Amino acid sequence: MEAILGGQDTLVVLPTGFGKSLVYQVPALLVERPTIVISPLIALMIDQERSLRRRNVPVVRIDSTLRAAERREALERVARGGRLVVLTTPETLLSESAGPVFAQARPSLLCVDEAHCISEWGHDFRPAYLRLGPMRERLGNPPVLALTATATPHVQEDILARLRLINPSVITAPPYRDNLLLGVRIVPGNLKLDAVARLLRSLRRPGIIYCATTVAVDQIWSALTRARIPAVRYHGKMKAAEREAAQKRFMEPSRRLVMVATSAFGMGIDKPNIRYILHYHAPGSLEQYVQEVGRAGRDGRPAHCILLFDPDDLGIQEFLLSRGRPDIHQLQRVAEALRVWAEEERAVDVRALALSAHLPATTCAALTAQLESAGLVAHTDEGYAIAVSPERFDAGVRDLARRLEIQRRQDARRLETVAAYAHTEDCRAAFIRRYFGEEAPPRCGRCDRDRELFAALRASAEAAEQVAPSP
DNA sequence: CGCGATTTTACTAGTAAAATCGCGGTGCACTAGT
Repeated sequence: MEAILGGQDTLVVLPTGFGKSLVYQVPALLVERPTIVISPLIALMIDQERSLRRRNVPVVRIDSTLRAAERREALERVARGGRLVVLTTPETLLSESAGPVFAQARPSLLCVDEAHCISEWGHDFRPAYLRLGPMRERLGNPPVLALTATATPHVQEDILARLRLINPSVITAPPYRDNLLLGVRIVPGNLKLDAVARLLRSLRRPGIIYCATTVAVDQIWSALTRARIPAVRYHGKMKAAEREAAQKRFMEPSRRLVMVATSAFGMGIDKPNIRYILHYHAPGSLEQYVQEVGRAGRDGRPAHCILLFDPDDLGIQEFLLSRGRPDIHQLQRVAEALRVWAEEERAVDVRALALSAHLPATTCAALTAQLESAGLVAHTDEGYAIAVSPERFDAGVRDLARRLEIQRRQDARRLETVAAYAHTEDCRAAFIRRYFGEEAPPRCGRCDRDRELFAALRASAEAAEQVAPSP
């Protein structure tokens, strides 16, 4: 808070439940003009709006769920300025209708909540995250505060670079909590349902079972329901109302349910007594794994984090990653289309560009955001246009192509790390802590590897005692 | 890569096995139609 109030850019990496929100809420009440808070999910914003309102903090929320009149009113409030927390999405902040109002309000502070989304989603799925860096200037360069629960050194660097933080103050706490009992079972796909059934007999609810696909979620959920185990499910293919109801039931303190879900479930979930996180499929990265198991045992009591690992499952993640990421070929098509528009000296919006490049608009949006982030194109009200000389543009595109290739290799390496985690003979917690950039951490003594090791040591000590009884 | 659904093949007329096909995650915002 001191850093932010002193006008310094700040990155805060703190586990959920450590008072991250306070880090922007208190400064927001001490500065003169609005504080803009960027959040990835409307559902999260609604929760925050409610809790701020309860504490009489002046707050408005602006997103696509507002009616035209409500939106107008909210924007007028932003335009009036003064002390105010403005909750919004990256897409709305960048929109043509709301963006200028935000800029004109000259916010005192720009806060990016769940900032790992920049790294996780910005490069493909939600390119608006990548465009926050360039947007900052239009807002009058307010100090930027980035908040997240988990970030490896690599993700931290990505956040700093993409948000264009200058000489930032970086405050991190280790992501690791020693009440999480880590374990891995190597189980082939066809035996997994049995393995789940066996595990659920000994594990205390509530707990979460994570799957990579919606089909698996539905299957496991119906199997549990048939077996009369109280379970709810959550994935992106369900209707919004169903998902909301499932989440609400799971969160009720009096109930002890199993939540079967894809990675869609969990952001902003703060339930203290989750006793286990079971992974039916391997996640796409250890970052994701740590994020997901971090939802267990917030009350400080032991919680089990068990990964059911089958090397074949990595194929699913590989597929999902490859489909999400734009490739070099697509980049070249977009670059070529931009050159053609540049000859006519006209800016072009993403849709028209997508048509001329023969690409889906989402892919095109991801690539233009990357080009913008690299400073090669600029965005105005008319759309995108090349912002540098033709030679520098060509060189920049080649550079970006290299970066896409590096990213592809990094994706593959991160997936390999998941397999390495599953197969490691070492302490699991130590493995994760090293991955998150900590040096030579001690053995946790609680993961399955350490328990096996200590049991073996004890057995050999006892055997030695029997051979040579002490005098 | 694995899974489930659909189509083809096989032997001899409705059924079963084999082969092939298609698909898989994450959310915002906007628009058209009810």
